[in-house]
Amino acid sequence: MRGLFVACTTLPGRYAGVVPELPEVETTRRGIAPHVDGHRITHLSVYQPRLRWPVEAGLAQWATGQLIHGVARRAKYLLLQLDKGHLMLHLGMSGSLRIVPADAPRGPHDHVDIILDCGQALRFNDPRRFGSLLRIDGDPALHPLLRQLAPEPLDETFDGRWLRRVLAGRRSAIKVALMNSHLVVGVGNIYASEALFRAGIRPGRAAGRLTVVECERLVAAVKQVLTDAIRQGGTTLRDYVDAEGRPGYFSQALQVYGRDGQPCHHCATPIRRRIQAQRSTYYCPACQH
DNA sequence: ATGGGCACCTGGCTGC
DNA sequence: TGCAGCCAGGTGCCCA
Repeated sequence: MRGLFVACTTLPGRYAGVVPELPEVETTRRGIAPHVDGHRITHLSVYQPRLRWPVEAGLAQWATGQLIHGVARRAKYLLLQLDKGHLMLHLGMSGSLRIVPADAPRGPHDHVDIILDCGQALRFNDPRRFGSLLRIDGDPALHPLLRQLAPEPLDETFDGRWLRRVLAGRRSAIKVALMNSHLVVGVGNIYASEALFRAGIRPGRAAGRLTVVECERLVAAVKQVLTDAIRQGGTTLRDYVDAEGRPGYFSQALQVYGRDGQPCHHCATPIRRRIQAQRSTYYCPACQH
């Protein structure tokens, strides 16, 4: 039996690669949860410990024998709730998780297998190894990587008022601020451009000079972009396959990302590309002010 | 406190 | 055809 692909997004052409943003991580969470909830970890195999941070030597022994009580998500981190703590997993820029038979042959870049008592394994693949696997002993919310994060973007506490307050006095470009996890969580490079387009705001505007109304529009756009992407199973730019094997189609909803030189879907003005904080930004010079 | 830049890594593409 | 070089991306960390 072929592995059950839970999440894998691939960008077209020169953007080939896997880019899990919040919708992809949430899609992964929903995909794996039914397969791991209530199962016991019989073994954890680390084939490549050199991820973003080295996988702790004692992790396998610690995890073995523990029951998985649930899968949560905070920002782009996945949290497997175990008896004695949590396993925190980040997909980085190219990571994916699959449910496979425990004895399925390993391919390149399969770095970790979490083997379950049902004979299946949760398999972590990550060509670029920007992902991570960490153990958390206490309250995950107090973990150094999580405690400074902004509210979840789909929570009610993330609203125009919050955004306006945290942006006050900031001189950095709004697009750069949007990708700062202390201010807004879950918006990566693709959705930052998309949200700003939907809100009609130029990516180069000073973050602290956005009006209340603009902050409200931007928050609404962030929520809409993320919600749409989750509904459609994550962005797929070529061969995303969800747990049921259906392709996802969010790429067709991308308005500006990767479209430099092509006509804006609204006004036909050519989409522009610029670099901000060493990252590509796409925008419509006519629709965004 | 804030912001800019770098590092980590690989596969795919470009251009010689 | 082969190969060197560039580029994409998330995000923690260092330094100004």
